[in-house]
Amino acid sequence: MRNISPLGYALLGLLQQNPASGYDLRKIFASTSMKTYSDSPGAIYPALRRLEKQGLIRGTIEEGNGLRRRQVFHLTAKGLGELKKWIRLPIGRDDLASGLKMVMLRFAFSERAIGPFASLEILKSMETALGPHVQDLEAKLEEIRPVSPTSGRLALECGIRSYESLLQWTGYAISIYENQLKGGRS
Amino acid sequence: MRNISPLGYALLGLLQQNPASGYDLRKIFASTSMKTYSDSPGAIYPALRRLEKQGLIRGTIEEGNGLRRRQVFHLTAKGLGELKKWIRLPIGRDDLASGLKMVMLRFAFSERAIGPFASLEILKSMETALGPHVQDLEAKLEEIRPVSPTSGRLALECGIRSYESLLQWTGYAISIYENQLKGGRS
DNA sequence: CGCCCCATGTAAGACGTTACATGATTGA
DNA sequence: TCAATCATGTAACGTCTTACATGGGGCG
Repeated sequence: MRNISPLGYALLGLLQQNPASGYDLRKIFASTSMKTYSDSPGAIYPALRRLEKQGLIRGTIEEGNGLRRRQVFHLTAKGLGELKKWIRLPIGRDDLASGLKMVMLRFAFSERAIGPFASLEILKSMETALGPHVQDLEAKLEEIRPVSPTSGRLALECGIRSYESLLQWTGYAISIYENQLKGGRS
Repeated sequence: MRNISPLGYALLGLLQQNPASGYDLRKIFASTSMKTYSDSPGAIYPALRRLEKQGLIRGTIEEGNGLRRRQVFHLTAKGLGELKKWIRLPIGRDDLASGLKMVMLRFAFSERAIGPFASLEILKSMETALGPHVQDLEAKLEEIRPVSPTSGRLALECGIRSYESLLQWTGYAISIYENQLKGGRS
């Protein structure tokens, strides 16, 4: 079986939350800050058909409602399995370096798809991966300091700061989940 | 004339700093935190040839040094013009939403390619674009708070925090440039 | 009737990934 | 001589972007 594109995972996650048509999904992408995963029909409809061909989602044509034919997709058991498997992948250094988008997407979907314990797991593995990563970047900063122009150095500092802020966020998010899981519901 | 891919701009920026061969560029990508712009020969060599076909770079074969033939590329005047034009593009909201990578790349190259005033310009336009963007995200947070699971809300909060940290960084970077430009050199 | 929104799609083209191929040189 | 490194490339494949096509329905 072929693998699933980033857009494919975004679609799986959204369909796990609610069955929806291609048009609905497009609107969700366009309205929320998920435009990054493409909001064009030329990407979404083919992606949906790929997922259907892989047996991860199934579309049922909904007609007779007066409107034009509309195909509503929902996750299959296999699709839910793939989604869970993807969410539970361990988080390594490369996941941090290659943009946080996919990691955050996994985290965002984790609670509904698996449960709060899975969300907590993701946060903890992010936290442990972040420390060494920040240290590496700081070493690189010292390395380029003599040879790089100010703007190059500042750009790297910007990256370091953003990972530090991410680290703070993980701490905050972990404490929220631990309170929620230990104590009562909010 | 066709437009230039992200990888193309990364190559132009690196070649403006120093002439280099495809192999050199690959090593730079692999060693620094620029792996995001692909480190595979199947991407770099075709990209270089596209740039050459557009007249933005020119490669000179360097032979007789004992090693195997090596093609060293350098920027043409036209290439430098394109690079400057790209760096000077105004920064809008979409640039922030669609990942900071390209913006930071433009900033990192700005000082060598144009000068510190251009770097300062970029920082200032980032600063003015960031305020409204953060406010938008905060509005969206209030909107989804009742309907979204904790993990979805936290993911959005993470994005907001990262933009806030970016805003702090712009202030810091602006002050550095202003000192450098007003006062003496560091 | 004309226009805009719903809802789905297709076709062409550009780009990157993966994997493989090639050949020359250096060092063990 | 064998392996590793230097240095360049190619071919297949998948995916996204852009732009266009289609047709029903509501509305002025």
